[in-house]
Amino acid sequence: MSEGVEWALHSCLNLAWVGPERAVTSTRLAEYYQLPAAYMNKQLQALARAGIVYSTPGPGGGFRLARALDEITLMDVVSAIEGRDEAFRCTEIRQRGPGAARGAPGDLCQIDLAMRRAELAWRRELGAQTLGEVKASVERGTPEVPVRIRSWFAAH
Amino acid sequence: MSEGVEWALHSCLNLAWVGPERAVTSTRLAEYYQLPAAYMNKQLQALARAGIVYSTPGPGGGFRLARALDEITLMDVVSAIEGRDEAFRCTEIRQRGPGAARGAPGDLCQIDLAMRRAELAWRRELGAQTLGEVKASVERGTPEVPVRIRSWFAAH
DNA sequence: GCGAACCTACTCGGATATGGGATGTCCGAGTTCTCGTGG
DNA sequence: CCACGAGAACTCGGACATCCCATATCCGAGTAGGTTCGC
Repeated sequence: MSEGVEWALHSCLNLAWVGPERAVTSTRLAEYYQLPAAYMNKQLQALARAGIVYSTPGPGGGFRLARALDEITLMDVVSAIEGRDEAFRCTEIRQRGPGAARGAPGDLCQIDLAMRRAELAWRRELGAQTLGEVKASVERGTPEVPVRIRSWFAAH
Repeated sequence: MSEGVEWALHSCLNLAWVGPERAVTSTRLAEYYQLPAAYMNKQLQALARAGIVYSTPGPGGGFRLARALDEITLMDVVSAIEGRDEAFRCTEIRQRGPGAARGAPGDLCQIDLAMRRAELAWRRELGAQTLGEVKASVERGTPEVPVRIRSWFAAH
């Protein structure tokens, strides 16, 4: 899985802690984790295309969350960065070669079905977890994080 | 996900239908789906390393299943081909940069935890499905498949 | 006829190329703020 | 003092390189079976 997913998830939390008043530039978000700024920008663009954040250009511009963290699931972010196609892609090799199983329209590839079942469980779990819940967990375990992040981004 | 997973899964079913008496070469298994033989061989090697199949060299050699299909889960095959490390790899970027969260040993990355939960659901589902069940589903939907495959591999 | 040694053909196994996508970088279009100027 | 316009700086957005892994290929080590030779 792409490394950008991790960056995007953390950045969404940071944007939430900073608050909706100020926009944060991709440069600042990257600096906070010592990551390449231009590449971080690329990930944020993907989030913007997916409607998770929205961007404002020019001085004082940057990125803001497009909706509350409770309305953003892990699935949303993963889809935005990784794309929407499934990990296991059935190429129907059973219909190639000499023993090609032709004809029967209702005859699905059972291997594909089984793999889809597993991937569906993954997606269901990702869709059930909102970033709001993750944020709450972090604040429960380390209460000083919100203030620290908010003040750091305010100072820069 | 690697394309080899699909090849490996289908090949395991084919090996089961051929039966344990005869060993099947990687060339034949590849020909059946019009796939590159050398690369198919590579996937079967991975299955052999994982103990799912075992190989015999020389004339009359090839691959056989190492155990019954009911004892082989989808997870086993996926692990053999793709490797055992998780798809989402937490690089702990939160501990980098100016706002590094130092100290607290019990303080885990909540994002990592959430992603692991989802991936665990995926692995659980893969581990619950055996290739024996998949084979049964195929035979229920298309009863002629076992005979066709068995005879094709017998003729070649 | 029978046994053994050799030889051939075949198969796996790992070392070796190649291509596409993830990773990383750069510059232009557009906007906002600031500063200067004129009324 | 205020309004306005030009300029500059800043930001995103997408186009352009680079690197690594999945894909694909090839050849050598080892083995089983057949063949031939000797007894």
